[in-house]
Amino acid sequence: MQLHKRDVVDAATTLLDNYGMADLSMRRLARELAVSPGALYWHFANKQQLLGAVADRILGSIHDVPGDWRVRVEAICDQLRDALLSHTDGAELVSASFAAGQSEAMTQILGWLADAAIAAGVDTGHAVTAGRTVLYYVLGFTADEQSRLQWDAAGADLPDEQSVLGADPSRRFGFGVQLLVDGIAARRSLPV
Amino acid sequence: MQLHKRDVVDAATTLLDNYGMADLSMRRLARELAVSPGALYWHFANKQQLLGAVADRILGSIHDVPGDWRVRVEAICDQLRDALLSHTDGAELVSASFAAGQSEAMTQILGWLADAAIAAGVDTGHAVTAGRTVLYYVLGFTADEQSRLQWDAAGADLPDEQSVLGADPSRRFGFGVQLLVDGIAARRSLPV
DNA sequence: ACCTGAACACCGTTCAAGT
DNA sequence: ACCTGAACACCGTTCAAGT
Repeated sequence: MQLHKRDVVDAATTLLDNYGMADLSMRRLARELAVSPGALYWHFANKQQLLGAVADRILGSIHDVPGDWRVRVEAICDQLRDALLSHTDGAELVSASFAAGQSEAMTQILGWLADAAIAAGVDTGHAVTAGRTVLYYVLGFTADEQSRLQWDAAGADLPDEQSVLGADPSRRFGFGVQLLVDGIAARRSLPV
Repeated sequence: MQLHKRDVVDAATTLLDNYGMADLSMRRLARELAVSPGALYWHFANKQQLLGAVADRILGSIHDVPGDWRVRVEAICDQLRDALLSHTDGAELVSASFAAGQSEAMTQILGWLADAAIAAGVDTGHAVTAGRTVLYYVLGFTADEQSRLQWDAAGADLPDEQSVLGADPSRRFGFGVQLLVDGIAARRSLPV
């Protein structure tokens, strides 16, 4: 039967979850779908575009919430981190797709964050930069967290840094989010 | 004559500057040095380690400065951005090396930023997170800026966004740095 | 419209064997 | 100690030709 974009993204996500980014190749994916590698290029212009579609799938359930701008920023950050952590190499894949401008979902999320920054009082010329700053943090922090998690899961048992102090990733993540929220609050332009 | 680590890093940097990351392969590098690909593996364990050495070369001239913690953070951010922008795909390469934990220079810079955060009054358990937050921003912002710059230089002439408002990368960069500095200032723990 | 088969031009890494 | 040669096991992408 026919191959649909949906099937390809499904198979790619499964491959990612089970084997990680290194094994998410066009050839491997084609083999899994029992088609020739060339078949994928009928549905996607190139690998980047396909990865963008996987990123959008990973981010599919993230939504903006009503309320105070601080609550909105915190909610978006938490949802984003959770979504990334629930797929092998999720942060790495979404980072790459965002950098390549291939994820519509990330563009939408950036819009929400810029919106929240405006609600906070940041001037429109800087709101997108504020939003990007938040995204760079969530992607960077989570990619780092995830690579350590996956290393540990692979039975590495590395010495847990200075233990105690730097513990609890969720709390450390929250600290960074608060730093950014306070920074946004401080960058509000004075009322005219 | 003999191949030294220095020669390899030199050639790799030249290759990067002239053709970008996509062409910085072990095989291409070996060809440029007129040795067999296997020869590189006598001097470097793998490609990641070699890229880490290139990253350290790119970041070689960055230094900490004396003075107020705000000045230190700003100076480090500016130096880092300048260093990244002065090599083709510099931000992408250093990002990858930092994520892989292969750049000693980045580890040192992170130390300086964490130090500055402590000087600002952030408690020691969160200082490294504060430092990482700054680094994620500089790397993310500069990678984005650089990819646009290189696209433009390749004769793309894309519509300049909403013009005027979002212009001047240096000013936008400074806005984000100030956001982070203010965020750090706000996260100082109350004196005991 | 959708896919195959085969090719093109590459990769990173390993390792016996040479000097 | 340092490097070659050759192999192993792959890549992403294109495109004539088929149905």
